[in-house]
Amino acid sequence: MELRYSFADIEKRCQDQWEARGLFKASDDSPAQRYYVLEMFPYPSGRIHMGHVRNYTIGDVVARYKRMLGFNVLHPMGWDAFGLPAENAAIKHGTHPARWTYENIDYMRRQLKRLGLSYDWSREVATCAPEYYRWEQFFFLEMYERGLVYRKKSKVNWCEGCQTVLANEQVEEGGCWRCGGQVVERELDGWFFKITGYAEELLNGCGGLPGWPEKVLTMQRNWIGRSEGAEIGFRLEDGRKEITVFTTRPDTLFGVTFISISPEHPMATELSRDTGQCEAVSAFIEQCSMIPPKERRDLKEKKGVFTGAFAIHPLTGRRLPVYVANFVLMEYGTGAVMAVPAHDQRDFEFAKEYGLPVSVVIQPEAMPIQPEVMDGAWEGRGRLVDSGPFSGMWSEEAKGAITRRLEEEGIGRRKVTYRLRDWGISRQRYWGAPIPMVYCEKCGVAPVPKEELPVILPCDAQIDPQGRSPLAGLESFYRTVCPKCKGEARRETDTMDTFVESSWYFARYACPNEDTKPLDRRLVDKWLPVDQYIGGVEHAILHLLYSRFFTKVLRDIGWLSAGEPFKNLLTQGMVLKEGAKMSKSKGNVVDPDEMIKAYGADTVRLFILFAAPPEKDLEWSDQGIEGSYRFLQRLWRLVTNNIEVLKDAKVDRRIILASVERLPELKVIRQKTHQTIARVTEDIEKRLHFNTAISSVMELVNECTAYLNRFEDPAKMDAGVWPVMREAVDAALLLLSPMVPHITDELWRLIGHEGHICLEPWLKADEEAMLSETMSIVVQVNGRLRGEIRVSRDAGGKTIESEALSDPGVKRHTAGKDIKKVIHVPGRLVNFIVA
RNA sequence: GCCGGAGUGGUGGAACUGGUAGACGCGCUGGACUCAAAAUCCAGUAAGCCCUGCGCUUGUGAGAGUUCGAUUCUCUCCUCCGGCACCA
Repeated sequence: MELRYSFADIEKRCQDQWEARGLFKASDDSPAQRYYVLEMFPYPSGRIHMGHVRNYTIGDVVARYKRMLGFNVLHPMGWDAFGLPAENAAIKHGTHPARWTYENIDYMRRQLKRLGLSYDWSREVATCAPEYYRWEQFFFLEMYERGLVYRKKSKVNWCEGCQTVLANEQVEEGGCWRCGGQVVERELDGWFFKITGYAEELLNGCGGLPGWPEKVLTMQRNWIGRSEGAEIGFRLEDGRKEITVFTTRPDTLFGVTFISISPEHPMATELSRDTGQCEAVSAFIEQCSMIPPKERRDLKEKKGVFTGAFAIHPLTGRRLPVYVANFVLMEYGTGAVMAVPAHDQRDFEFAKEYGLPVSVVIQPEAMPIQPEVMDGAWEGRGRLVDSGPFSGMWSEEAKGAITRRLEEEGIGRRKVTYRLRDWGISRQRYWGAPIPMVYCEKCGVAPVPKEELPVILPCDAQIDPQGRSPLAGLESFYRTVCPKCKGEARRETDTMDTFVESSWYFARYACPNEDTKPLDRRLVDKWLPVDQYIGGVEHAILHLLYSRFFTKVLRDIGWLSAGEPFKNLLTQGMVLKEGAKMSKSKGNVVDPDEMIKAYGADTVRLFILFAAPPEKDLEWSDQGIEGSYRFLQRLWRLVTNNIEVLKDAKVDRRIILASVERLPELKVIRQKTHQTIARVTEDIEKRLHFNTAISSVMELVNECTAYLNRFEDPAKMDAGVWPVMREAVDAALLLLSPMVPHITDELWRLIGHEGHICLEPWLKADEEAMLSETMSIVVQVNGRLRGEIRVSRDAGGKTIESEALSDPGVKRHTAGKDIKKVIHVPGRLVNFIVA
């Protein structure tokens, strides 16, 4: 009787049993070594997409594999549930964001369960739940107490589409990271996290993350953008004030011929007062401010205007005209630079444009440069000239020497500057965690007392179709009393950036139900850091940098010990269709539900793991998934067509060894079995390359099938076949079980085992079984392949070489020629060099 | 411009520290089974060459180099992808 592979029934049954038996619960007390595998939790947008399927399947294989190795595995899932799409849906469909979000969560949770993912669902968190964001508000207050949160009015990135502020990290190519909409500048009050206070540690920490892709580390390093240099004060001619500049090239100090300041520099207008340049300066500043930030970045032309003021060179006393220049950024350094046209390309271009002097102070070793014939700045190293007492020094050496001199004279100091800026977290939106602050006329800004947390996000707010913050207009929310004077006060109506929630959720999974404090340190320290984190590379800076920052803050406050949240990071590639990212507008979306319905979750998982290594982009292929389905059916038939004999076969080492002695073909199969165990283990353990792991199991299954197909009548087969086959099949099932958990679970039972395959220990290859008596040696003549010989494993060099020489192909090419040299790589090849 | 990563058959992708290039899958071709088809099974499948055979030549983006031997190491260049970009 044929047993059909009815994946739908099998998968449903397995999933129900796993859940009923609580197989994937992580134990807080188990003495077994712990392993924490985590995938980036999804935003509950409505449905799971193929990117999620890929992400979560990869994580699931790791989780299941580690469990079989005996680890106590934590593999949780949750929802990044605050965010703008919920509000947009509310406007469009009239459903409340909360309802929309929770309905999506319910739907997506069912989708994930249908994939057979081995999560500990008892630890599920949703960040929009007060039980979660309450502790986020708590952290906010603790950070406030420590000066890590502050409020300031500043120029911010305002997204017209989302009607809210964005952090610097959230602006991509001048547009919004989420909606791609235009980003404009606005002057706004907002709360900031002092991430710059951790710049140095975040940067240094990159060196201690060998388990992260180099690419991500480089991106973070670039984003933090550390530069070492000096701050130098240039006194103005009239002696009243000073302009402070930042430079990374104090060695070029003697080559300064003018000073450039940003149009936004507070002294810009002031300097031009009473100089006759006042109007020109104001006009220029006005002109610069008109250009939107998006266009400003493309503008390469250097423009500026003389302020009429002069500064005095601190060491030479030279008069230096002060210019307002469009390329000087107020946000970086001090907003003012000392211009050294000979040794800075931008200053060079500016100097040429406005006829300012170029004075060379660094001479490159190769050929001397002269200002008159230069067509660009010399930015390399060299020897100092015309630099007073420092002349003759190497530029590298002069950096320190000149800085020390400035420090002695009290004119300047060593200074490290970062590109990284503080993280603005205020969002003028409804669907987010309220910022627990109160404004009082009398007392000013006051934190909400911790005992009063959470500040609940009210559910009766009216969502404004214009996209304005509903909380600002909701009196029942914002009217409150001042915690200090008990007088009338107003609540903060901005909510927190949703990246705040995702910056610590991985810690909350350790103690998701803790309701007296944010984290249970004992449990958090048991589980953190995450051993393997998996997600898209699009968060290389955003989420991953914020999480690292938060971890360090929580460590310093005393909530956990880990210095870094994620020990190993895998950034998985995208799922493409026809070479492009799947999107509704392109109409190339493949729906996971449909695929599961048509082929089953195992086939979908198998294809997605097989089609490409995880870090590379994956091209979806309808024929490819057919191929995966065919393989599973072949596996199914291999077991079910021989079910009775396989069931009766004993996997007994002595019986197997006896069979193998008698039938050499079986020895090959047994050898293959153990080679496959070794190969799969290595592929998963060392590189998480499931594609090659799967292909080697395919080879094993193919070999078994091919062997059995050779017999027309199975009854005629030697009984010794079955123990060896049984060993091979058991191995194939065990090795595949983390990847295709349902079919292997079913076959495991059918073949006569008790219990679930995922509870079985991982296999260890038998080294001895992997060896064969003979080995094949490739023979080359002059580096070209001319033959192949089989020799006994313990054959000596002489025997192999004479054997190789007698190979007909080799003979043909060596006949009548002198052998000049023999290269013999033991176990691999022999190469004869002939004249 | 700077910093990463990648270029391998018709196609997705293999090749561990330099040692048989193209594993495995898809597609395609032929055959078996079938009245026929699907499914399945078997065989073949880098290109070119006299296909006379298990024969020869070329071939991992292009060009050079190191080596007995290079997809792998070095240099130059080209293309694509990603990141940063007037950061002083």
